[in-house]
Amino acid sequence: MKIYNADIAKQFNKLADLLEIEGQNPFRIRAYRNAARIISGLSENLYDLVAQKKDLTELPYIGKDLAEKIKQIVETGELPALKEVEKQTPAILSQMMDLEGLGPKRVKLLYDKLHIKNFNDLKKAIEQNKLLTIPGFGEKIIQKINQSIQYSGEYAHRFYLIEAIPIAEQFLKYLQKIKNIKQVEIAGSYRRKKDTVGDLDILITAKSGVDIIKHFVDYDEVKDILAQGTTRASVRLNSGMQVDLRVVPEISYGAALLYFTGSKAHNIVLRKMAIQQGLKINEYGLFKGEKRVAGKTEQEMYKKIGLTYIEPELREDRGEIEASRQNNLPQLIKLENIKGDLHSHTLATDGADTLEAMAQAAARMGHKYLAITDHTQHLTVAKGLNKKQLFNQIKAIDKLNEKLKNIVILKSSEVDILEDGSLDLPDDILKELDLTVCSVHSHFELSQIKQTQRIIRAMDNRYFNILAHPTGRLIGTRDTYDVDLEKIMRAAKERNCFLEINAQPSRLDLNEIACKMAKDMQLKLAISTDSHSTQQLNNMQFGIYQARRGWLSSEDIINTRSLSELKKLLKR
DNA sequence: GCCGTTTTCGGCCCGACTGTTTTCAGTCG
Repeated sequence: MKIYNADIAKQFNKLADLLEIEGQNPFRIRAYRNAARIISGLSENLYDLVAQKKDLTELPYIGKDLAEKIKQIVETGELPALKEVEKQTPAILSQMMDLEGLGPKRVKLLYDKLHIKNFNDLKKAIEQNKLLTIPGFGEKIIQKINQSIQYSGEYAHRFYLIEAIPIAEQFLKYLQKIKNIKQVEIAGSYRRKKDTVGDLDILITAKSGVDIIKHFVDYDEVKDILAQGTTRASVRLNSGMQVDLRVVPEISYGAALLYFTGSKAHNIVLRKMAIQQGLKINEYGLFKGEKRVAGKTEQEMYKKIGLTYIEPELREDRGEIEASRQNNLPQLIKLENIKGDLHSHTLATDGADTLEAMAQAAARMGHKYLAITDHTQHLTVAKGLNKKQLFNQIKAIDKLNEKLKNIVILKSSEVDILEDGSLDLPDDILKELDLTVCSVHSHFELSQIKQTQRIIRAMDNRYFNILAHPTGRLIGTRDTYDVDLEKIMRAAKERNCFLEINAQPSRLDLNEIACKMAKDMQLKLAISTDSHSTQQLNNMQFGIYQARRGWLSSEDIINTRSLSELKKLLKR
């Protein structure tokens, strides 16, 4: 059985939870969590690294002991240390730590005193008023826990970034009406442009927080107030979104923005760096003893500890701090670098708009080219074009191109990759196209070896250009299919093919880690919207965010090129 | 359990809010 990095990270996190419940050394617990975080952000599979006998202690936060434990998991699928701990402390207890108000100490108390192991036990005990007998459990905490059990069913999900944006902007508009506030900003993973957002972190600068907090919790959409103090507050909205507010003085704006934007891992490294220099970072500034030496802007915070400014999308402790120290950060791609879109559909297949409507909409966005990539015949999930129908579309595009002034429609197709790796259209029609976008829509269940071979075999076709949504993930609903991405990337580079960053907010496939892996291999990518309507052409922005999180620059992306340069790149 | 530009031992990020306390532990971000 092949073990994935995510499985290894999960085992370490679980071990950390259980050790925490047992009250073990907090620093040892942190070591496991650090390792889990690093592992889930790796671009290479630990499974492969172990097979190649690589020295795992070269990875940050992985020492001799953890390297050995990783090896155990890879080779046996199990972590003996975890099994050992589970004898004393059942693994299921870790799920109770997900509840609001329940940390390791209270979980342990519940288990020791009442043998409560899971949500069901907990619900029963609350109904029977048993919790009040435990020291430290009062009415309010019990109510909070009870509510959290309800929420865990209703709201146990993160929001796609595209869902979070309107919620955030509406709230922002409301907050901006407050008198005497200087700045309002949304920080957190929203500002780092993660593909999903768990909650919103809002930062406001003002002299005093009390009135602002009052206004904040009075918002129409607030369903519950979770916490309310003089400088911070926390609410749950009707949409299920949790929103945290923090009010700081203007002089601390940069420090607070840095602190509130995170990621937590990034902040911890910055704070350690400060300590080494005899300084201290908190959300109010950078301090030398009692004296504030920076705090008003993020730029000065970074500068004072010897770093160049780091864009929010990069703040994940994945090498950005070292790169900043060496003044070696990439110049990240921007939306305005994009010259065209290489993946879109019309109502000839499963799109909503006509060829011409799509073209006009793309032209209005400033695109110089748009590839129409309607599906092919064997696709079962949507109707597709056969050879003759595609031929007719080609003629229609030629005719339309004569009429269009500001944009060129590229003749293309989203060609289905069949189970054996052959393409769903014959070469004599593929050669009439400007480019092809090829993708897997079936047989997701193939073994890694077969799936990888299937895709590489498809790339062997000289008319293959771009592999669309390369891993097939649907965020929160479907995992990637089992594929050796590194091998595919290498094969693509050898054959002068490209991979896509699919900008659909529910796909964002490749993810940021794969993007960075491609960059490290010097494999170029396309950022494409896979639009099924004119409206969706605007989703390009989400692909850009993802690319930025993957350290990509304009030169790493093929559709930042002019049409003539693009055509040269596509030749194989 | 990891790590090292004072270190191979002795550190390990920092502050706010809540509730149950009677001066603070637990939780959270």
